[in-house]
Order: sequence, then structure tokens, then C-alpha cells
Amino acid sequence: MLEEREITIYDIAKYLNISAATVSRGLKNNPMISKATRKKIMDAAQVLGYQSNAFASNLRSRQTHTLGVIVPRLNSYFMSSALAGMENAANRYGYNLIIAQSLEDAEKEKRNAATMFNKRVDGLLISLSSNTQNINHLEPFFKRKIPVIFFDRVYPHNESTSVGINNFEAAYQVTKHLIDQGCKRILHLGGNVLRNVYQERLNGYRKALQDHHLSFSDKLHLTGPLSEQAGTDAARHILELAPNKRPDAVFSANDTAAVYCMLALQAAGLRIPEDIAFAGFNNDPISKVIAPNLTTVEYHGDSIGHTAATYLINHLKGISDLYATNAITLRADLVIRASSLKNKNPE
Amino acid sequence: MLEEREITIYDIAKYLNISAATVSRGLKNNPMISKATRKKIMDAAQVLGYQSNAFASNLRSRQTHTLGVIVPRLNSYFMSSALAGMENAANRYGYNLIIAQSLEDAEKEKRNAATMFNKRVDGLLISLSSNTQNINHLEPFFKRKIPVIFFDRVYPHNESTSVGINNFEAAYQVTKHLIDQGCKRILHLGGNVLRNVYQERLNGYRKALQDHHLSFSDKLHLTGPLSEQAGTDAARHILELAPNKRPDAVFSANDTAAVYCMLALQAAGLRIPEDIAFAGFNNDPISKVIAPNLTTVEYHGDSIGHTAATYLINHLKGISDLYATNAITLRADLVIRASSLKNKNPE
DNA sequence: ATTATTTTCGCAATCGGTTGCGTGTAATAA
DNA sequence: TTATTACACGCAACCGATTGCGAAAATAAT
Repeated sequence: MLEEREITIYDIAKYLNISAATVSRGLKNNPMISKATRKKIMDAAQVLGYQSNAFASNLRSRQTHTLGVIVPRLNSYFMSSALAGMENAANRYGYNLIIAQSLEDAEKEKRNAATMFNKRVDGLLISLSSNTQNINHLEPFFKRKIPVIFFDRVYPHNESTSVGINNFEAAYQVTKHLIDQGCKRILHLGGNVLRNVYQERLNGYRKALQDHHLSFSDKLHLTGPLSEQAGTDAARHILELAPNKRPDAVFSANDTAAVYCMLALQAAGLRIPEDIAFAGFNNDPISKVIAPNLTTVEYHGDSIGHTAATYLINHLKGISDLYATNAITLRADLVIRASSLKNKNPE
Repeated sequence: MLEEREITIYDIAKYLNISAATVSRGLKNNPMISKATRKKIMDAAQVLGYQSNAFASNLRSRQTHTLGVIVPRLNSYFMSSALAGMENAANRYGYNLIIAQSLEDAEKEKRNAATMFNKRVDGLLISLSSNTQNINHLEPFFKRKIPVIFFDRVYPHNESTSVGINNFEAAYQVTKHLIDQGCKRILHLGGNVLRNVYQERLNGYRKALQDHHLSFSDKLHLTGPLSEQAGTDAARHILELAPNKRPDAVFSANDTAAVYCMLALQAAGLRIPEDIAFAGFNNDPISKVIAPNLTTVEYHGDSIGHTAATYLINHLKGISDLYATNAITLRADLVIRASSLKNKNPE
């Protein structure tokens, strides 16, 4: 079988007896080239089966049309939705995504960032790993003015934009809802407060307690990875408390932990929401499957991803100025379901 | 603020009074260069803050160290797990992933493939969209000997390898299990048979029926997108049947449809598994949350992704020969849970 | 017909590593 | 000491597209 050689603009040039420069311009519909030759070039490219070489192009033009994306993990509902949203936006504008996961490890996140930088991504979209302490590893991007957008798990930085929701407000609403349902001892199952999303949810929870004259107690605040195991562990913790010390509600910072906590408590004979009400965060598919359905915060991963990517691309195209915008906040709505409805008639 | 210029190997060369060629080799730990100079080069690179330019490198070496991945959609549990597995493998060997989704649209899949080709990915990992009829759009890859690996939704092709599970066998086991539980009218909720996974699951189901002297009926075979809605629709269909015509079991080709079918039937008062047993496919997180827990087939997305990517990379490195291997089949195990247990003591 | 203007296109340098081949030097053998 | 060999490194072409600048061709103006 014949080893096929790469077709280049030089082949087209030779084929048409014109220069490569003209071909290059013609291929990009540069008006400097007459319509007639442009058409000839296009046709010849078609005939010869020309495929542009992105490297040569990138090397010279210094644009990759590629966006880097770093996420804590790929296989969570929220993240994969965010990626789907980004991919959609990127695809629409002719951009590609290089995706890497940090697996919640700051070191891996650093390495990922370095690789992205070397691959000369035009911009970076990042959601921080749970134990990332600072963003020194993003300095190369800032120095070279490569735009960085944080999404979901953001970091305050005045040369980049953040896209997310108002976690404080959402958590406040969740907690207020539980209080309105008559709950007085609300346990909060939170994540690592190094990440804004968990810190802000905790703050919203505390503020709601305070505004309703309920005291905050360390005993009612558990912190962990919000995994299935963490949910189960939280249930064990609750069951070990003296019945009169038990919380009458749980507000978990994600649905996974909430659901596994519910399952374990139900297995131990507790009734939800009668004995203990529940609320989660994320509106993960499992929240609609668990019985009773879980009250949660609707949190559109795809919107966040789509918005973040679109914004980044607009900036790259000079349509909008990234540095003028510090943060973009998307809607997040409380979704009330049976797991928290103690009153027959909701407020 | 000073506009920083790019540091190149020429800068390092000048800095050390050696040639760029030596720097290039030294940076890659080429043994042709003495250890001493290699160290000097490394140190200088560090001091000057050198970052390699992947384009220039790729352009010349004709290797991108990038793998293309095309999936039907990013935000499904199985796919995001597969991607996570691939990312892991790729990262380990210094490869990156460019990911695109076809959204179950053959046209978008074509465009994705063309982009990947232009970006000169070293290899392609693809899971076909549900309505892809042929793989003509992959011809450019075959022609240029760029390795292609199909995973999960594969396509017979003798110059590329497939990675997946034995869907026929798994479906056979599921069906047999339901029969062993005493079910006689088993409805199959399937996907588009254009895709091997759904065709094979259907075949396994039919073979099991046949082997156990149960007849196959078109009325007990529904085909659809296996979405939440499809599950709900299937339930409506079942409820509209005369009670004596109703199936006593449902085998769904994925968990999502199974779960939403279950929920709708339960809402209508049917008991599971007493009135109707259920089995799904995928071992999606929701299968462990639904009550009763759903019997399903464990289907390791991450293993499939990891295996496919590792295999591809090994081929690129010349360690293994892709063309010698036609298919790699991974384990898939029946996970029996309460949704199908009609006998107290399982077989 | 001649000059001015606009349009269309080509020349050649450039982006930043990579690599085949050749050469000078030092180490080793004769 | 001289011849041989291995080692370490440099030269320069190359990958393929992009682009500033200048020239030629086509068109308009005088």
C-alpha cells in the first residue's frame, strides 16, 4: 500500500502555478485575493485532499484555538455537565478542549497546568482541587496574559474572572427553608473550606441560623470529602448520638453524601422527613431517585461551563474584556422535594 | 508592565555558549550529550524559565502526544468514567486528550473527526453516535495509518481494535437470571440496534429466551433512546396492557430507563419485584439508590477507558501491535439486587 | 497614449524545535 | 609516539503555514 504523503499548500501552489502565499491567503478567504483565484484554490484543495496542518499554523500565528480545562474529577455529574457545556460553546466557535483532571491533588493540578501552558492553550478554564492552597502554578499564564477563568471552585484574583453561583445565598435559602419547616437542630455536612463553594455554603448556613436565633454548634458541623462513604459515616455519627441530641435535619453540601446518609439512617429505622429532614446541593440525578426525593439546589453545570467558555472565547476574540469583569454569577434555585417537607402545606 | 518574550532553546544556547541542537538534545536527556552539559542545560532552562513550544516540536517531529476522543455525550456516568480512565492512562505516559461530543448526531461526529484529524492527533478513541451508519468519516485516519480504537459502541473493522465487554453474554446472564426467578414474560427495553451494544444485548436476551423455551414476542420488545422519558413511556405502555398481558419482568438496556420505568410503575401501585421484576445495565449510581436496588450489569467505564487508551499508547510507542489485536473484551458481572429477587434464597 | 491608482499576487523571512551528518577532541589501543 | 576509535557537540536543512513589503498587472484618470 502506498504511503500517502501529506498535501501542503505548496502542492496546491505548484498545481495552480501560483505562490504558496496566495494559497494560504486564499484558503482563509482573504479579500486581498481575487474571487476567481480564491475559488480555484478552494477547488484545488478539495481535489488534492488538502488538510491544513494546525501546528505550522499555530507556530506561526501563535494561536492554538485550544482551551485548557482542569477539573477535580471528570466523572461527577456536575463536572461532566460543565464539560459538556464548554464543549458545546467551544465547538460552536471553532475551539477545542484539552481536558485534564487533578483528582483533588494539588500536585497533579500543577503538572496539568504546566502541560497546558506548554501546549500553548489560548485560555484556561479551571476548577480547583480541594487541597490547592494557592495559585502560584498559574503565574505563567498571568505573566503571559493568557486569560484564566475559574469556574465553580474559584479563587479571588483580580486579573481573572470567576463563573459560579451565589453559594452563600443558596445555602442560606436551604437552611431557611429547613427552619421554616420547624427544624431546630440542623446538621451541616460540609466540604473542605479551603474551597470557596464549601466555605460560602457554611457561611450561608450560619447566617441563616443566626438570623433565626438558632445557635451554631461545632457538633452540628461535619467536614469531609462528601463522598458516599462520608454520607454513611455521617449517618453512623448521628446514630451514635443520644436520641435527644440528634439533629432534626441535615443540610449536606452535595447530594451524594446526603443520599448515602439518608439510606443509612433509613436502614436504621429513622423516617425522613418526620424524624429527620434532608436537603442536599447540586440536583444530581440521584436526588430524583431516592425516596423520598431530595430537596436540593439546582445547579446547572452545563450553563456554568457554557458561560465560562463563551466568555473566554469572546475575550480572545476581543469582543469583551475579561479583565473588566470580576465575577459572573448564575442562578441557582432551591428545589423543594419531599425529603424536607414536614408541613403538609409548604410555606 | 514589561511584555515578556518567549524563552527559546536559542536563548539557552546563547546563555551557555553552545548550540541549539545540543540544548534540544540535552533537554530530552539524549545520551549523546554528556551528563555535565545536560545538567548545565537543565539548570539554565530552570533559571531562564524556559517552556518548550509544543508546536515547533510537533511540527518537526510529527508527533503531538495528543489523543482524540469522540463520545456520544460527556455527561453520562459511563462516559465520564471512561474519560476519567483514559485521562489517567494518557497522563501517565505524557499524552493529552482532546475531547469532543457528537451528541448522538452522525454529522457532528463527522465534523469532530475532521477537526481531530487536522489537529494531527496521534490516535483516536471513539464511541459511535447512535445514528452513525458507516465509518467513512474515519477513512482519513485509516489512510494515514493513524490508529483508531473503538470503545463500547464499536464497529467491525479489521484495521482497528475494539475495547468493550461481551454484551451478548451479559444480556444472556441477565435474562437467564430473570427466568430462574420464575419470570415468563420478560419485556426488553432496548436501544438503537444500529449500535452493537444494543443489538448484542437484544441477541443475548433472545437466545436466553430460546434456550429456556420461552418465545420472543415483538410486543415485549421496545426500542428507544433509553432516556428518563423513555423509561416513563415504557411504564405507561405496560400499564395500558391488560393485566394478564403485562410482563412479569423488565430487562432494560440501561439503568436510567429501568429506574424511571420502576418509579412510574410504583407510582401506579405495582410492587417490585413481586408484580414485576427489574434488571438494568451499567451499574449506574442511581441503581444503588432506587428502592428496591436495581439488579444490573457492572460495567467499568474507567477500565474500558483506561484499557483503550493504554493500548493505543502502547501501539504508538511500538510496544504492541494494534493491528494484530482485533478486540479486547473486559469482564462484566451480573450484580443481583432486590429488584429481581422473587425467591427468598437466590439460586 | 501616458500617468496615477488600485488590485492582485510573489518573495523571503519567520515561528522554535528536531535531526542526519560531519568534525574536532579526548580516550584508548597499537 | 602514532594510529584508531568512541564520544560530544555543531552545522544547517527542515517541518508547513503566515505575513510585511514590494512589484507587477489591471483598471481608471488625465
